[in-house]
Amino acid sequence: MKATIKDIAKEAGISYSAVSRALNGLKGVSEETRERVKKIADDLEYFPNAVARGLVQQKTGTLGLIIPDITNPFYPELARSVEEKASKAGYNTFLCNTNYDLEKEESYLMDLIEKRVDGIIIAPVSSRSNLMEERKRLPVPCVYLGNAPENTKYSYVITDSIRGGYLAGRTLIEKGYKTIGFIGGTDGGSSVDERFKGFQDAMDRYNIPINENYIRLENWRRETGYEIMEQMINSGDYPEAVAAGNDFLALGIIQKIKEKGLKVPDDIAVIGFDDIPHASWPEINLSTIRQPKILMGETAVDLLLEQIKVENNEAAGAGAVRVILDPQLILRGTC
Amino acid sequence: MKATIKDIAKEAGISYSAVSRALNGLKGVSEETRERVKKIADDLEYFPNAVARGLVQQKTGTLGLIIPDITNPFYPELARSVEEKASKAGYNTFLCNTNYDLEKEESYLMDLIEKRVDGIIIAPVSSRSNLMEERKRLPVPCVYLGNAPENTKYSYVITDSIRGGYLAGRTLIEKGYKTIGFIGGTDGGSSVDERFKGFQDAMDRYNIPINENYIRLENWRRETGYEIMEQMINSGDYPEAVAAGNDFLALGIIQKIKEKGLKVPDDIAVIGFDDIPHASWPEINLSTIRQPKILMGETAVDLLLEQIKVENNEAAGAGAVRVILDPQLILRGTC
DNA sequence: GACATAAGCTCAAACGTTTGACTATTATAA
DNA sequence: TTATAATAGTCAAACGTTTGAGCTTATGTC
Repeated sequence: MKATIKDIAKEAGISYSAVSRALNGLKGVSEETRERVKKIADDLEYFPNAVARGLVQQKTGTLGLIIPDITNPFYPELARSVEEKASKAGYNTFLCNTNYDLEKEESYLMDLIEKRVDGIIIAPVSSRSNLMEERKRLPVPCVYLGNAPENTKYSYVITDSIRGGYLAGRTLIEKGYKTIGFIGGTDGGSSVDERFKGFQDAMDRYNIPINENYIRLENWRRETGYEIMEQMINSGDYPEAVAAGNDFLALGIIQKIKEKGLKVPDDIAVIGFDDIPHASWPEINLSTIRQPKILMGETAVDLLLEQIKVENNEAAGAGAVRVILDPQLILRGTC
Repeated sequence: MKATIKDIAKEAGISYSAVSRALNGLKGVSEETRERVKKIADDLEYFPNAVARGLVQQKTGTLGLIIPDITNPFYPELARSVEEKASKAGYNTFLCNTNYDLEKEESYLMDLIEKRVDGIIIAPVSSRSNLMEERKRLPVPCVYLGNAPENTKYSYVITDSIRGGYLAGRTLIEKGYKTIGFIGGTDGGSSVDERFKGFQDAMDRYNIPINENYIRLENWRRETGYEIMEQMINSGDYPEAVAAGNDFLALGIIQKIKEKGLKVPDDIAVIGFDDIPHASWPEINLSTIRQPKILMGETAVDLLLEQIKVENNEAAGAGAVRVILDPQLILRGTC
């Protein structure tokens, strides 16, 4: 962390503003000086200080991305897509993993704001993460990804979860399963998750009764699926098919079913949600509802960059943009 | 991005240095003033500017972590462990994904330095990433994680790959397989990877001949395992068992074996390396060589924080520290 | 009543850049 | 030749903090 622009200036015998212009390719210096300056910078092993630059330019060239679970393969896919798109636009991405911890989510959000990232994409732990909603307005462009509070004032890009849940439910019904369960996460208390809502719609539509014993709304972790399935099977009362709130849960569910010596889909059929990469592996071969992950990530970045432009008065403000993408049914071997 | 410390000072009718002290819990202000200042800060929705603070304090409270593949579950595990440990020490972590692209690795490294992170942990694409070695010395503490150039001057924490490769080879030999292949990544040309070296050692030791047709050193991607296995099986000449350079490769290999209608381990046995979470799932049930991922991540952070202290003259410099952890054989169903 | 001490402040420099305004020199055009 | 414009530079303010030094006032000590 040694050499600064002033050291170069001294060495070159010119003012440090000239050095700045030389290094940044601005006009106002002769080609000759520019080369000389570059040479000196090289010799001195100069690294520009982005902190100082950020201070004067009032921007950092950095985006923040907050996700709840880096070990759920859905999120790395999302993260990669965001990161690559942002990278092409000249932004670095700060990836923050909250472990489904709302406090951590809030704390990361504050950190990112304090670090003055130019924008934040947040895949919230729960659409009830109202930390952003309670405040008047965060002093930085934000967009939700994958999940968003109902009446948010921020832009978001999500997959139509009601539709997805419906698709999952309908598929199981059409396959002829008579007793169907749902194991998913919940959004924190009052409102249940939309995937479940869509599932319910399908059940209603086809007049399939819902057995409360087969409905479990807890969280989104793989282990939870594993544990819930254990309880269900042990109780001796379990459904012919179950829709899982996400693939990770589904994998836990299937693992337990197999451990119990039962067969998928013959004894219990399963359908997931997300279409994580593993779902297509032959050992897994999970039927699921696909979320267009790459498109989601890229769209979120587009939306965010657009808002950043507005913030900088480089574009007209369009207000919050809501993008709802279509999920896709992927039929494989588990139902 | 509105209110600054000066706005608060004006509102409170005191100097802005007093405000700074009040907000940071330093002495030099009365409790009464402190409360008043906090109240005003709240009303003004003040967010401290970490960029400005970073400039004067010459530190950012941020670490950088560079990994080659966020979709290989090994790295998210590593990343989580690093992030959590760093978080406890009051640091945020910048996670950068290079996609096995050396140029991207270099570019991220520069970005992190320019952004003045307080330290960098790098899990290099290849131990031949000499970008750090060529330069005199990077102006920031660095430690390698998981992989490191042979004679590096930086600290590192790795798993004993030679030992791991040996374990993998020996295991297959002891299980009685007569023809054994190795499919792994390579480090870029001249030096082959240590995992392979360990494997070779085992073959030598037990006098098992190595058939060049069964040795393929390309890269670390799942798809590569898939493709190589396809070629091997199609050629009609394939080994009884194969050691994979990592689990991700192994999963691709197994997928292809099954697609070809062959059985694991009856027709071809497989052993992996890393012990990613999936390896233990019953559908996969992969035998493998475990790397102590959590310990690795945490140790890397420890080493880095130690170096940061040295940098700040808060501790005596101990020079580069080399930590080599033991791998562990995990026998499951694929061999 | 004098004097040290402490509390509660203010002042201004510093961090390393970028950038608008200005100056001096040189080249070009009329 | 003179006016005009372009080029190559300098100067200093600004970004939002932290922090050491200094100043004033009140408090306690003997």
